[in-house]
Amino acid sequence: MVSPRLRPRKLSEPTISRLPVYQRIVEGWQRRGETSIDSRQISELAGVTATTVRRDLAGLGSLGTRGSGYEVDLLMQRIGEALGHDRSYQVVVVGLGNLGRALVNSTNFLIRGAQLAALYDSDPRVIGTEVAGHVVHSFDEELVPATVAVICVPPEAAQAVADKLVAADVHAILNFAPQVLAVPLGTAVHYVDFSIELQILMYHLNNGTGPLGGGLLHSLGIAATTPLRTP
Amino acid sequence: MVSPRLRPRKLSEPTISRLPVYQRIVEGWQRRGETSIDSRQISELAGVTATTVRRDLAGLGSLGTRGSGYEVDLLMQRIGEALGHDRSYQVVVVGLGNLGRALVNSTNFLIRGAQLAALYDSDPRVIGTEVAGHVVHSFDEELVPATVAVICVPPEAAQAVADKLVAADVHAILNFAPQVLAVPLGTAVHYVDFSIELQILMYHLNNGTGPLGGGLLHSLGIAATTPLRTP
DNA sequence: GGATGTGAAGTAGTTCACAGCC
DNA sequence: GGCTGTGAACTACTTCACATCC
Repeated sequence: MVSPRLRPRKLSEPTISRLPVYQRIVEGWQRRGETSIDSRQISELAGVTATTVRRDLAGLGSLGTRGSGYEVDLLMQRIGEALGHDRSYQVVVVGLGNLGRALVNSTNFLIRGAQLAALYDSDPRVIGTEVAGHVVHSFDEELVPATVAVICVPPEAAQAVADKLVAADVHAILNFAPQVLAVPLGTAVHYVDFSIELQILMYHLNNGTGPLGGGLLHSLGIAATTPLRTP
Repeated sequence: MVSPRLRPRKLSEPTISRLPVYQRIVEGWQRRGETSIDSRQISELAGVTATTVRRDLAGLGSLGTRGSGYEVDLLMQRIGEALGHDRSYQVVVVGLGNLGRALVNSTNFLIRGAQLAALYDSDPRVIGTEVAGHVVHSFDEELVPATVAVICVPPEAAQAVADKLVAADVHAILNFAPQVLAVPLGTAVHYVDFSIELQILMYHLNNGTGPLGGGLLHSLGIAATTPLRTP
């Protein structure tokens, strides 16, 4: 049972995955000093139809102005709220090889509200060094409390890492290791797999026609988890 | 005569994005010496229903055996064929910061058929060094012919890189820079955005109910990887 | 005029239920 | 018995078309 939060009525999965894209577009507009944007402009940059943009945004409440579009500042704020950027999250990263470093150093990875709580690795040569201003701790230490953990270790180590995270009461995991994780009910795992995008791209190359006509953008993600019932 | 059977009929977008997941699962089974697998087993690991797995696989032709499931070797081969792993691709990577290095060093990024044709960077300190056994060239040089280009440069440099790639007749781009690219019709761009998965995960955390019931696996997008450690 | 927001229609994808084969 | 493959039912998402409001 969830406490009835007023604002966002349930958004569809495709909508949720498009909101971050819209937000990035609007952010760019904002940085260039634009004060408003309309659904067609967003749609062209996002590679979706204008109707889809309007429907997605309508789900956040009535925030457009008929005749003139959406106010950039308001849009940024509302999308941020819908995505939960107004809350704060403690993020831990496990594994600081190239990928972990790339993520931690990326200006783009940590959205507003997300704070790096700790970095962990198991390589003695890495432990104790600083990455992006944070000292890397041994994964053998007791873990700090965290909202989300990001796993960037080799696949054969991923399950053990997940087990320890679950034991430390982490309920959301973003897994970059190409390894299926077994976790108890109540823990959300999202998988990120670089090679999948490459494979999809190649499928379309081979099969000529595809959803790549040439639009501007195409992002994807998606996929839902099985709604398992509790025994 | 034997029917050529090369043309799997058009697969749906969701199916295409699930095939690489199935393949990874089956590969694991294969490595453990299993000889067959059934749709329920795949479905539990992939976090989808068994019916969905059967429908997806049925699209590749009739390759299961009623009563006993799918033969692991055959399944690997057919999924690989459907995804075009039996062809060969020349891949170039532009930008060898942490992310570019992570990709190139990953055992998992380059699927069968994909060959690293060249690495490019614009940093004089990086040009001439070796990464994963390949010398890094200056992006000012003439580009080698390539099927796919992977962009791992900072967002402000991404458009210029894309322009040069397009001029060099590259028609498929995998863009890791958080930057919308303008490309001519006929060029496919796929975007990979780390922060999007994180944001989706957080949305579900905030909104209690979501597709994170907890099951085994799920959600996919992109990426993956691993082994790290620069020499 | 010009854009949003939304019922209604259309399309794509998933799940059910079972026939067919091992 | 068990498990695949698939028509039929269902659900979700997208697109159309237009009433609505600035």
